[in-house]
Amino acid sequence: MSDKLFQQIRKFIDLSANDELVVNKYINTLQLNKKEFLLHDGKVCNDLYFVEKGCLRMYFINKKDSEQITQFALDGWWIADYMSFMNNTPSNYYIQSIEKTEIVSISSQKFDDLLKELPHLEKYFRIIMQKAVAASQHRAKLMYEMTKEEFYIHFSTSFPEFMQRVPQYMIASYLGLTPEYMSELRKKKL
Amino acid sequence: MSDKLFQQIRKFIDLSANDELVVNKYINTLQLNKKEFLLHDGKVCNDLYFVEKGCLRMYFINKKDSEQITQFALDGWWIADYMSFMNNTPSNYYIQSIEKTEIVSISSQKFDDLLKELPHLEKYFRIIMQKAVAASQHRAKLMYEMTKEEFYIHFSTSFPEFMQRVPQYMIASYLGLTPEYMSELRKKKL
DNA sequence: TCAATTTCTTAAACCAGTTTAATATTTAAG
DNA sequence: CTTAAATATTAAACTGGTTTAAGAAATTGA
Repeated sequence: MSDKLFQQIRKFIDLSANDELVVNKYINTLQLNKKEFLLHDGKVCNDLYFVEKGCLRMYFINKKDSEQITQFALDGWWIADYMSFMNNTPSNYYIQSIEKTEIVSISSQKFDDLLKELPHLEKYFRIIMQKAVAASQHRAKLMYEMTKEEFYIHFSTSFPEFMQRVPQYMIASYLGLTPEYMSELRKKKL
Repeated sequence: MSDKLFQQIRKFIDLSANDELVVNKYINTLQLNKKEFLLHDGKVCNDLYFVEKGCLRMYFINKKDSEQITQFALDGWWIADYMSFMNNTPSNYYIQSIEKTEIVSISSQKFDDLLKELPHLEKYFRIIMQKAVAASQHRAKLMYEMTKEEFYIHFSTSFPEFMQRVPQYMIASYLGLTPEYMSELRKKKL
């Protein structure tokens, strides 16, 4: 249920059995069917979400009325619209499950309360956020440096399983390609 | 000297006068002339940098042997190659001053020591990192959504002073434009 | 002050990737 | 099992932005 979360926390800080009980007071576990929404455009992103098992996507509706995916989240990953979460402002994003998914969520208020009750958890969240910044710096570098074809090749080489698991048009969206161009690149690659 | 840093910290947490003395034990203040380097490709990014006054840029050398800027840092901003900092691996980036700049730096080791001695500082750094993630999510959204022309207009409208302060070719680099195209857009805009 | 270097501008030829418009294949629902 | 809906493929016309190649203007250093 929240095994993966506690496992991950213990990679960075000590967490006693009693601490674990405290954390459980504040978090929520959820089972999602495919295509269930956690967040809608126009609503405040009031929770942080941790994926225990499954896959989420975060997307917005662009000017041409189509879905533009900016992020996926797999097992062990946190996901949220952090701007909305921190400023309590309406989000421009949707967060939706791509398949059956188990998550842990914690609301903004409970997050504050938890960190007051267990301040050493601040270190875990600081590290997680640092890793997220590192990952986004890395991704920005790739996007500046590579053509879209190169980025596709890099991505499909790095995450072959993911490529099978998620609809191709979603991967195209995430990579900033049209589905048509993606088909062309797939053909080329064989 | 580190006024801006302490000012910023106090926006998020309480920091006593004594705490401030402790922090001063761990940090380093530096004056940089224009074009001085803080980080070279191939070296480990062993410090976090905070800009008290001035402007830094972070860039890498791309496949065509030209400089690709991925980030600027102005007064009140932290900057580092976080992947290199956290993993103690050689960086692919340079960090350089664009003008005379005052910074505060803290090495990886001292960062750990400081947080052990003043654990409530973890909250400050967690918040700063969350804000950085929020900013990178926002920027990714803009880049997916806007043409380069639109992005240029958005940026020059949002940061008119910055546009005057920094060489145009650097802004072009950061926006992912060629200097030639940028000239064209500037002409169009008049 | 002058020469060297850097930065900015100009414009035509070029192209990575998109748009448009189907068609084919696969998946989901009843 | 059949139909509807969703996903993937195909290809030609199109375009936002780059490359190439100067020349002009501004800044820097001695």
